[in-house]
Amino acid sequence: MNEAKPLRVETENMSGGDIVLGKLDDYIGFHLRLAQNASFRSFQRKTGQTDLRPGWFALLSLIKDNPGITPMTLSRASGRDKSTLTPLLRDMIRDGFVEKQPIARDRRSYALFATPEGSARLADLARHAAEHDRRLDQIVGDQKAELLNLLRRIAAEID
Amino acid sequence: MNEAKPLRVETENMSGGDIVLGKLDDYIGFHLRLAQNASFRSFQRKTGQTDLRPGWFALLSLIKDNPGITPMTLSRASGRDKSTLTPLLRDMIRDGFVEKQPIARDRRSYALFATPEGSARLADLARHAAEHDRRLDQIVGDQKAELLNLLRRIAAEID
DNA sequence: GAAAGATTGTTTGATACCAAACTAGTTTGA
DNA sequence: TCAAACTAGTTTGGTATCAAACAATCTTTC
Repeated sequence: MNEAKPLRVETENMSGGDIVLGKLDDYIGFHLRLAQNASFRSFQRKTGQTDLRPGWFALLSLIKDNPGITPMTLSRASGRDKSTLTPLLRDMIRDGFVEKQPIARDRRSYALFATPEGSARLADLARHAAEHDRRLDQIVGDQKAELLNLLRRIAAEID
Repeated sequence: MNEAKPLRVETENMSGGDIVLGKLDDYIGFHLRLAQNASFRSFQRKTGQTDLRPGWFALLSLIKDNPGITPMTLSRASGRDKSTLTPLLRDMIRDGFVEKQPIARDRRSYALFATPEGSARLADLARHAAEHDRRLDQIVGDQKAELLNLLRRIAAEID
């Protein structure tokens, strides 16, 4: 147990002492959230200038690399629920970054393609994304492979 | 570059082939999001039964371990923006899990305490949280220390 | 001791996300 | 062949999160 050496951060509370993180400090889930949040916020700030929303990056990138992909497949590839994609795709189509085409053999679905405009903006955003991830690479140093492996395993195996 | 061996997942797109993740697959940020999302969803499902919302766990835990903590300090300790806390604390107080007391020397702020009720529910939720994190521990195995270290560094150093 | 600046908490307006229920098509199996 | 089961996408309702702008209150500085 960690009762012997209570873990603290440097912020202070009103009783004058430091903050006790307690059990929380041993929780992978807690630190996963902190890291992801910090990383996402940073990414958002870095890409705030462009007219492509940060949330669009992964989607547009996947559409570009997989022309004709359907929303359902995109949902699985991007790890987001299909219902999350609906409004995002609507806006990306409205703004002319993505086009949809009907699929003959399945009239429920449709195929997605990046427009030239979309590809251009993606390149823009990709520069910022690469910069951001380079920063992450610096932080993790030579442990990147292990980290990616662990993150992939968590995403795949947690239920 | 990863052009030599395009990385794929087992889902299929309409053109018949597998999904190409492309550059995305090398991005720490992307996998961080996937892992965090999967983990959070799982935690949410596991704690869905209790009448304490999953988002309350870290906060209540911190309040319990740091009696008299203020919202601002709580914000820093939990890694959430102060404006995120406002409605959460309001609800936790309304539901009787947390109490607030005025602070004499600073009338802008207030001190937070877990009620006995709150402590009891926290114990409940902590059981589920521990179970969930045990699952994460299993997945990462003996690399837990490195993982926590990397996540802490990311949270601390990214800007 | 008062004006200027900093900090605390709240409000408001966005984005991101999920899950359940629904609609409209497609597939299966008796 | 056609009803039942399944699947794709949308809608609706809920949580979580930030950032900017604001009011109230402290703190600093001259």
